[in-house]
Amino acid sequence: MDNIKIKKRRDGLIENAINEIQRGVSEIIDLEAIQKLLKAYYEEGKNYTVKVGLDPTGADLHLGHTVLLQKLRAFQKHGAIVQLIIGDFTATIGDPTGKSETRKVMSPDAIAANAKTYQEQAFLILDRSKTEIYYNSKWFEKLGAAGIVGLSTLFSVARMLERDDFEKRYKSNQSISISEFLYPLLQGYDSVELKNDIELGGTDQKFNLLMGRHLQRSYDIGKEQAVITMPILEGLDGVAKMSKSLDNYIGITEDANTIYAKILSISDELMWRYYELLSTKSLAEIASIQKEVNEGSLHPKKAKEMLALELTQRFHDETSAFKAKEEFDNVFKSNQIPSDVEEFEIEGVVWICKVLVDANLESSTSQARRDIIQGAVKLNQEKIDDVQLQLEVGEYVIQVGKRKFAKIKVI
RNA sequence: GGUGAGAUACUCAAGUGGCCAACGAGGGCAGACUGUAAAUCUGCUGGUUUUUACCUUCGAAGGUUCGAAUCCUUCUCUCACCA
Repeated sequence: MDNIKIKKRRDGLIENAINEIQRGVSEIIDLEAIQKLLKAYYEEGKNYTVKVGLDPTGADLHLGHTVLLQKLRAFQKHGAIVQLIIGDFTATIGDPTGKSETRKVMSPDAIAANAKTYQEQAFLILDRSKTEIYYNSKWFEKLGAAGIVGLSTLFSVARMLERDDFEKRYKSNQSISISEFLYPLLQGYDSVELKNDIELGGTDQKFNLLMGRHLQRSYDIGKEQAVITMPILEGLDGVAKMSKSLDNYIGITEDANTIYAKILSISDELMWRYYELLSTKSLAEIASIQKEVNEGSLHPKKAKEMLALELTQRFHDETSAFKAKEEFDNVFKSNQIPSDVEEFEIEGVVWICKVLVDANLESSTSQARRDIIQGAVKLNQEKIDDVQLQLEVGEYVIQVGKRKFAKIKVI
């Protein structure tokens, strides 16, 4: 009798875990294998490993990275040990994924520095006690030239060229270096060394992830990793993928006000995407919010506020999230001045355009001049139109556009 | 190794002796409208308090010319065709 109860409870847990794992993923290859791993964990307490390679080319993490990290966190809740690979060796080659041109290589120092900040930030989400960190130079240095040649016999050029980005570049006569062919092989070889059960990555990594599966089979290590791909999160513009270089990102170490404000600036359409991929609300809950918005009983802005509060809270805390909301409402609804405006002291009577540049509100006096002419500059809440204006001794609040402020003290 | 084509601002891309700080598109910034949304419309988009002016910029360095992004020479890099 008791045994049956326990079994039922356990089955529920497993089902739960599987649902949580499947949420928001783009594709799962070998779901069955994952089910078996979860079952083994819940029935026999056996752990399993999930490998993820991190990109040591960019240091600061943004919300796009958290899609992957949150999935890893979910795995950790269900018995997974996460194997974080720092591709210090592979980074010297540069991942060709999605690139339309040959990628430049990185210096070891830069890689080490990036890997360090990456870890610090990743542990804001990941459970450190269930995470192992590996540097792949450890085994590649041992592998040597003979090993790499051996590795490269396991995959054909024709199959390599099946890959989308390679095919495009090949057909349009752009250069592909041999080292770029090596990259997926090396990344896949990490899986041979680690003997991991699952590998996680973005959809753009699918080819590389499958390579790991292929190589585990070729090296006959007794298992083939399951592969899970996660969708790539769009950036603030709603089109391109979130990335620092496109400046359409929300960094997880940014302050509460910034995170909140950035989320509120996304389009309504994009909001649902963020809900799906970033919120921890259940899919049913999200669907009901969406229904209310469609029916008109909930203002889309309210829905966006909820999302912004949730995400701001995740990287800060409840109080600062609500403060950020208050601040935002003050500044943009009631046209008040933000509370944490930067202050500058300037000596002597100065030309307004120079002040704008000195206060980092404008990049050049020419730009400042243009903005004044266009009516984008306010002095103490009053629009100004005189490019030649001189600031006398006193205190001023200057605003450029909607969101750039500074306090100026002329002495 | 041989032959040919090309390198223009954040990106793509016009311009082949003066009318070029350089058409156009995208992006970005700003204004109007809003919910700091989105969409739309409009303006701006090298620098400089001489702002109907001046200075620097069309891969790099030289040269021709009253005058060069545009012509010549050398160099660097990219691509194509042949081997």
